[in-house]
Amino acid sequence: MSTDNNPKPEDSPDSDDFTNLSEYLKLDDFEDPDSFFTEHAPFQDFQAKDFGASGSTHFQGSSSTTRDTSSGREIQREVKERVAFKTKSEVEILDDGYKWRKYGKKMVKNSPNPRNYYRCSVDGCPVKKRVERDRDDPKYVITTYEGVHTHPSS
DNA sequence: CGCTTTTGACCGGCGC
DNA sequence: GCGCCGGTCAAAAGCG
Repeated sequence: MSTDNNPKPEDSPDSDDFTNLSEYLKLDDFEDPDSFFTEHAPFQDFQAKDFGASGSTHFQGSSSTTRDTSSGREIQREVKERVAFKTKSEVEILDDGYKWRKYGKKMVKNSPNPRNYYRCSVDGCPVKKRVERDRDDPKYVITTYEGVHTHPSS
C-alpha cells in the first residue's frame, strides 16, 4: 500500500527508529497557537500552574481516509485530531482541568524513559493522552492529546 | 466503597 | 514465518 498520506515530505533515513514525535515538535511554525489553545482546551489555566510551563508546541493532524483496494478490502481509517505539546516541567502529571485514568506504561526503545498512556475518565470522552519525557531534554515533557473532549472541564 | 493506579500479557501491524 | 514495536486491556492492590 502506498502510505503517502503524510502531511510532511519526510524521507525517513536508516537511522534506527526515529520517533516521529520529534517531527511533531518541529511543527512549531504555527502562527496563532493562542487561538488554538483557547478554542480547544483551557490551557490558559494550564500555564497558570506553578510548575512553570513554557514553550509549547502543537501539531494538528488532518483527517484522512485510507482505502486499500489492492486486496478488494476497503480500509477506512479516520485519523483523529492529534496534538503534541512540549512543556518544560519537572513533573509529568500536569493538571489541565480534566480527569485522566492511566491505562498503561510502556518503555520506548529510543528513550530511557517510559511512556505513559492516559484516558479520559469521563464517560463518552474518547480522548486519549500520551505523556512522555523528552529524550534529549529530561526536563521537558511531551504530552500528546488525541481526540476532542465532549464534556465540561469542570 | 469507589476509583485509580500498576505490572504483565496480549494483540495487531509491519519489516525482514 | 518470525521478530519487533507500539498500543491496549485485564486483574489486583492501594488509597482517599
